[in-house]
Amino acid sequence: MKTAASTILLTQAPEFQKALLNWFQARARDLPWRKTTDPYKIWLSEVILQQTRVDQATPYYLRMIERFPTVSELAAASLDDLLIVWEGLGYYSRARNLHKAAREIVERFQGHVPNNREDLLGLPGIGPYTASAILSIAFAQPYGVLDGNVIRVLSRLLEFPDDVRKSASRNYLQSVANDLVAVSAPGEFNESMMELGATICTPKNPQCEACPVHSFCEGTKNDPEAFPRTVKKLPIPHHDIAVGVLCNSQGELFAQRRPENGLLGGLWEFPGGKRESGESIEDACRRELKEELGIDVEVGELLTTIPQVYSHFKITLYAFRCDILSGSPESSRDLPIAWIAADRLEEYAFPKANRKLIEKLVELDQI
DNA sequence: AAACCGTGGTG
DNA sequence: TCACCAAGGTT
Repeated sequence: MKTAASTILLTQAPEFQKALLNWFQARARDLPWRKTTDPYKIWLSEVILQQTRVDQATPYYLRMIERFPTVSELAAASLDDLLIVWEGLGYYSRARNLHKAAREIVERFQGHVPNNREDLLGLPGIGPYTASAILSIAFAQPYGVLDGNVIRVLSRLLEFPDDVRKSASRNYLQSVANDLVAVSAPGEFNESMMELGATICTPKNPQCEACPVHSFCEGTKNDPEAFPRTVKKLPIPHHDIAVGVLCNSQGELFAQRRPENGLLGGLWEFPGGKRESGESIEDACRRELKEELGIDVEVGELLTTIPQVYSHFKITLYAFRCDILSGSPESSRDLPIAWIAADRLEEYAFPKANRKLIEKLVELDQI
């Protein structure tokens, strides 16, 4: 069931596609993944670009294709090798799924990225967007992509009235994207829709006067920022996190590896945990190190505090230098642990807040 | 369906 | 400062 607005747009699809593609061919940014049609590199770029800006993604993409030029080389690497390259990019499940998928592709598809939707969707980390992006860009198949850019572009073109976060809205806009994609150049069309959203049809202050398809968008050019419509999100909770910095007689720092699933999965970190209500931050530090590692510690100097925002909560990290009073640290959850020399800390993947702590320790001449 | 999952840029 | 959000996927 199409709205009147989408019917009008689809009726003009050939003209719309031509205007957009002409603009794209003249104005497209020169991005590294646009220099290849290797399905592996297209896949890699799309995974890196999930919820990630081009400027942040680019150096990671270049490092990844240099370090892992083929599916086979990615599959042969260890997860820790991959996480070292991925460190700082966030959403670490992408790295874990990429790694799993590479091994599946080697085993089941002889190292070739699948060229059909069913097989692609069966691989971890590949959802509707990424499958359509790979199929259209690497294999010239006419699937429309629906990312944040396309949602914004289409919702403005159509004056789409509903909350675009609802699944019914997504389904509808996806069907419009599929109907609108240029069959003769599906990959280029999809890239041009996203390019338009990223450079012209931006969330704030869109450049409507420079838009190649503004004549198809008569209704929203006066108030484009009213779209896409969304409900307000609730403020996210805050937690205080106590962290213990343990240093042994050889100057090595104690760290442990997080479980492979969940938040920051597979990364290394300094021990500690959440302060409970009514508890002091020093008490939290003592309690967490006792619970996690079975040691009694004296909580010493507060070395630094580090704020960090995650996707659905925020923290303030309080790092204390600690001395062991009794016991020897062993993981109560059977996680890998290590005493790491200062000059080998870069061989382990740490979350951003922990990496900031390491930099602070260097600054304070503590390591 | 809605919560979970990082980090950094932007206004 | 702070809300928003970026080439989304999984559970």
